[in-house]
Amino acid sequence: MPTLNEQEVIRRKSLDTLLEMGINPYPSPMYPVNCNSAEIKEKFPNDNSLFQDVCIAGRIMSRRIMGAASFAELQDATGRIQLYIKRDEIAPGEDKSLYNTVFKKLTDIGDIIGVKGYVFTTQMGEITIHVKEFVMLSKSLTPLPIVKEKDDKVFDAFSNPDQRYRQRYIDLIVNPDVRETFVKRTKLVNSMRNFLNEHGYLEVETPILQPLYGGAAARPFKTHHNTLDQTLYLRIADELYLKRLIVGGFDGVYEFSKDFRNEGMDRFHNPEFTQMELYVAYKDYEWMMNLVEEMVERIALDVHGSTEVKVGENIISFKRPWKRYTMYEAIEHFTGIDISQMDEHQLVEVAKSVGVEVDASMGKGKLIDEIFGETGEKKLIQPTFITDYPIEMSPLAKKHRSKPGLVERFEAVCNCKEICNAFSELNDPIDQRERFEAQLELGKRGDEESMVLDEDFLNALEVGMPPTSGLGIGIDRLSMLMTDSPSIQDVIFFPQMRQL
RNA sequence: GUCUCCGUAGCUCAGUUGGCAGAGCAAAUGACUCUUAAUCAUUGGGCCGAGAGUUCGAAUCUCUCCGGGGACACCA
Repeated sequence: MPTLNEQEVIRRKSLDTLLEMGINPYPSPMYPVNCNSAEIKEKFPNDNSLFQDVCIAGRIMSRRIMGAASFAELQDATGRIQLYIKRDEIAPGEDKSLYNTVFKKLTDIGDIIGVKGYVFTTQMGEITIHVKEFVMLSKSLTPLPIVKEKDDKVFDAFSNPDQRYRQRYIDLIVNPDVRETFVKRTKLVNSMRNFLNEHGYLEVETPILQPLYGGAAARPFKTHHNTLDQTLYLRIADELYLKRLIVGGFDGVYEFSKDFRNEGMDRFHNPEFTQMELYVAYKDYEWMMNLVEEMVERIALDVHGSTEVKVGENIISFKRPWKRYTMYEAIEHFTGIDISQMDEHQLVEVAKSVGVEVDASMGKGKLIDEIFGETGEKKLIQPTFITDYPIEMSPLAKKHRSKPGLVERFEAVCNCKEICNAFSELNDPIDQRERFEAQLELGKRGDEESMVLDEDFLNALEVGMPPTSGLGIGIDRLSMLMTDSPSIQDVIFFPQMRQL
């Protein structure tokens, strides 16, 4: 227990005084709340006869005491509403201690109270609850940061990121925008889930603890199961399990999955993050592009009521159709250089000229990918599909139907960041085995993110997987866009922090 | 991992060439029966992130460490 500061000592004394007065600061019985602050503010102006017998509960966020009458602000899950508390109303008899002592002395900002009364409008025009009864529901022992606001100017904002993320409960209490961001995130997920369900796809769950990790190129977290005495990995993707379900006969499955990657952390990466992966049988990547456009446009409408969303300095339009470039076209569009016929030597020269640090291990595919990363991706603000990636970078994607050396893959890029990744899934088991073996070679050369060979997954492909289109879409990244959040920490309630 | 900026009261922040530790809000005491960043008066509140060094003297300068932000690297 750390030593208490002055204010914490005073609050504990208030707690003791309440107990001495026979008042339980943490009562058990349910409190008969019958409305909330947003409902009152919405409906009362239209009909002043409503809310003449309200019972409402919440946290005290400010107090303005004027002798025998006081105003306070009560915050519940829907917002804030002003309270008017008059001494002779809440303590009509001789004993005024409920007002003079319990309310004025022993009640603090941060306490959770319940009030009963009626709603009226003050002379200043503020919708207010005239309190006739009030009761302590939970005494707060720690002073809250006091954030004040006037004319849209915020004073003393609780803004230290370290404290905000480590004590998100305080952040949520005092910063209403934070609550709003997370409500939007949930709306986004609901919208996506509804969309997928309406299309008849089945939401499923697959293992998080996996004996082999796969489906992406990343370093995993490693753990151990005691009874089995076996190493297990936290999943880096659920791709290989969902494809097994397609083999098993489902024709559309999806999962919202927490994935875990043991890699660097920054504004765009948290070690655990959420993806939605979707696999649909008998479709290809062209079909999937249309679905992504439709789904994301719908999400923007559900979250914002508009296809236009302000992100940083830009207005981003999610309205269909989005621009589509092949990777070669995108590079040519942004640099004027046509690399489609170039050999490795020529690509090295182009890469150097656009500022890519080239090293000997880079193959053609890696060079092309780096050139695009350096020239195209940084310029794509509006949602744009980039299609037809080099085969070396895409060991789970099907070879392109007509373009040698490429695969049928696309990413959607928006605000200079990848928001989804999809392909016509490789279902040729012979080809897939060769690709895995190429990955093993990379691993032997020291690539810590190369894929491991999953014999059971290959067996599933040998049993036979229908032609299938697959999609992975980053929920955190999409949430950042839809909520105009500059950091992934703003869309994850409890982002990973170094232990103190 | 590298570079860079930051860490002072419960919160937000000042702090001069190195010279007694400051403000606003919050808190305490008092006044005030329609206030709203309420107001007025009075008061208390600090391991200046931690440790070492330089110095007569360190919040301030130097080094190490801890925590955080940003950028880069990594993350197909």
